[in-house]
Amino acid sequence: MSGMGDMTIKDIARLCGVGVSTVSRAMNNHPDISQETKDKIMRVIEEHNYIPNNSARNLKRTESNTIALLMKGIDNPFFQGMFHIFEEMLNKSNFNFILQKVNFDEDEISVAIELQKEKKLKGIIFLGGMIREDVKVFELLNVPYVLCTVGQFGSGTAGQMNFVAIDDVKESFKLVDYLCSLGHQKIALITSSKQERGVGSLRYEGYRQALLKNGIPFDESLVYYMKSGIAGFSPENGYAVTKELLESGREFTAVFAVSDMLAFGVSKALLESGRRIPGDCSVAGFDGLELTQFYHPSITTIHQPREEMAKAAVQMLLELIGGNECKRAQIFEATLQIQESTGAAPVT
Amino acid sequence: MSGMGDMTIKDIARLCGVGVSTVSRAMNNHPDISQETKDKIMRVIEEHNYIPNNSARNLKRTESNTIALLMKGIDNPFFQGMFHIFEEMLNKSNFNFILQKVNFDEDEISVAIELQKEKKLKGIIFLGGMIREDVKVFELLNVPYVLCTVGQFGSGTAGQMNFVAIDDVKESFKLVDYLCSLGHQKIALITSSKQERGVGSLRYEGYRQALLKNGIPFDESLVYYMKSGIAGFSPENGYAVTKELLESGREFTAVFAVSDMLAFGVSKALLESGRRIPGDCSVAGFDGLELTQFYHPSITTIHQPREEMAKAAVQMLLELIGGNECKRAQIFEATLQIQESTGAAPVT
DNA sequence: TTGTAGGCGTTATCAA
DNA sequence: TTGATAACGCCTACAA
Repeated sequence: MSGMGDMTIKDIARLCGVGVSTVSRAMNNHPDISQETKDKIMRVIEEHNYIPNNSARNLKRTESNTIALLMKGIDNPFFQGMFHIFEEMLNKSNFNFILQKVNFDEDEISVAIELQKEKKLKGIIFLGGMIREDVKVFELLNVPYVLCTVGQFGSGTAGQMNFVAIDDVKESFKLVDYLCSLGHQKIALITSSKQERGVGSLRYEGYRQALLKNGIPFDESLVYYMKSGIAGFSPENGYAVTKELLESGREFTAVFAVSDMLAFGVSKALLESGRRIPGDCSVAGFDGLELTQFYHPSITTIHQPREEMAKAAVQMLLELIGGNECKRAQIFEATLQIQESTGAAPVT
Repeated sequence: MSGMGDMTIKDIARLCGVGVSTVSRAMNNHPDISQETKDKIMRVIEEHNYIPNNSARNLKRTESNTIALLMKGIDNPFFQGMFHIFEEMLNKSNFNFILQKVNFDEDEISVAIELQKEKKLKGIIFLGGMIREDVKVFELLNVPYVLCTVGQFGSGTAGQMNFVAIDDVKESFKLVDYLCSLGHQKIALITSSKQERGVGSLRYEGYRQALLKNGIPFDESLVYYMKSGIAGFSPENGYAVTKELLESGREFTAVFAVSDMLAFGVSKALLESGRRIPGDCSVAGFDGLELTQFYHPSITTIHQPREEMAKAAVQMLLELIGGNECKRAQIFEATLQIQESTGAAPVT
């Protein structure tokens, strides 16, 4: 509890018999210092475990080479594989990379401004979360930024922002259209509650459009919403909802859950009830998590090119930082990943 | 890109026609200020979207009420469910909570000291990672800290540290002993490479002890190590290793993978090969991820009481901060969670 | 109740 | 090649 972590640059200077600026020069690899004094100083620093105070540094510094990743939903498994991409790319470009989590009840813009002032950021990547009603507030940021898989675009605001995303409506359509092509007519949907504007409602829309295109009447009684007492987009939730679906006695030959995690729970509930997948009922998820391949049966899903999206986000940000205007919006094509969980609708 | 995020407290003071200290008082809810001036100031702050600079604040501040969670392995699914526990408990206790990721090649102690100086931390929780050879370096920290599920204890150092963990050897023993009780004699093990000192080697040790106790000769050819080209403790790795195991033609009636994620891959490889689980082969994992319940078959595992461990870590830290010495080491009991993937060894 | 001034630990500018 | 010294933006005695 004591320690001597309260050393300052002055202490080091005194210990070395030099001025503080010389110590600073040594630490920051300035050229105008003799190798001899530098060595001596570094040795003393080492011996005394001196670590400079970042608050003071950041305060004084006029700029840094730090890029921040602001992440809403730190425990979203969809984001897992993206970390190391951000990290590797930014390190390769000689940027520091800091991760800042944003709570769901927090305003990411405020967090961004605060952090940008504190760390003199060079750029910001927003990951997850939702776009705000008023796009204007983004103008308060005075560093380049990119939105990566941030929800709810399209309502005219899209053109004004730099972002990387997929077209949720279209991809959802693609998946449901595929289910229809297998002969499914009664496709249950599990999505987020109606009020929430987010991927849930977009994928819902794709579902509706696919039914329409295939001439299948929309049946609201086949639309199920995640339960609010349970974590959203979780296998627990998918399981609970599917139990309810099964108990309702409604007929269905396929279930589309708007996330892979949900789909795991859906599958378990179906298999437990004695149904075979896809023999009796097909199941499909959304996101393309690696884990879908290891479920048994492996689960058909829409695979978002996460790595490429992460790369594109970094790339876009670096170009913006470099002063190059670049494509402002980048919509990625996701791929229908057909696996074992979907098959022809059972004949009745 | 312009924005006016470069406002300072002086600007606000000037705009309001007051001194900077008055602005400071308004922002920090000091009592010695008239409601009238306070309102005016807050309005101006609001209007101009002024956000104070944290570096300056931290620099000046002599203490904060911030607790940091230093996390090694940010994408470890085992840690997912622990976040909100930390968050809720710390917020309830009126502490700020910041998350700091630590890279695998970074020294968590250095990161801790740096952060502690920068933010004037009140306490630190280390999550994941390994204890360093020299416990001495911890003395450089001058704030209370707790280690939570940090690997490799027992070698005499344990008594000196505040930590929360499980006894990996014992729990692993428990699981393998259970497999033996089902009649399994040829139990394959999938663990981390021999050099790595971590949970892998501890659980390996438990495996050996259980075989010994049950009078089963240890067969090194049944011990498999994760492949180094693939992410560790991942389903991909479990899958690849199991493929190799299958191709080797060796006989086995059960597989113990030292993490649940591995076990998913193991199961998939077995099922794909036409084997039934647990009819032809039992499978067991380790950690107790919720997802094990939703696999089909659900996977027998050792369930670590993650929530309770997180709570205990916070509790311990709060007591240390409060000045109360408390139990220095808290080893939690994990539970053998028997699910569908394990059954009697097949008769030959 | 309010304003002035000094200092938190750095870095950068300027002389020496 | 070095060493004083003035900022950086904020908080907090202290004085008014």
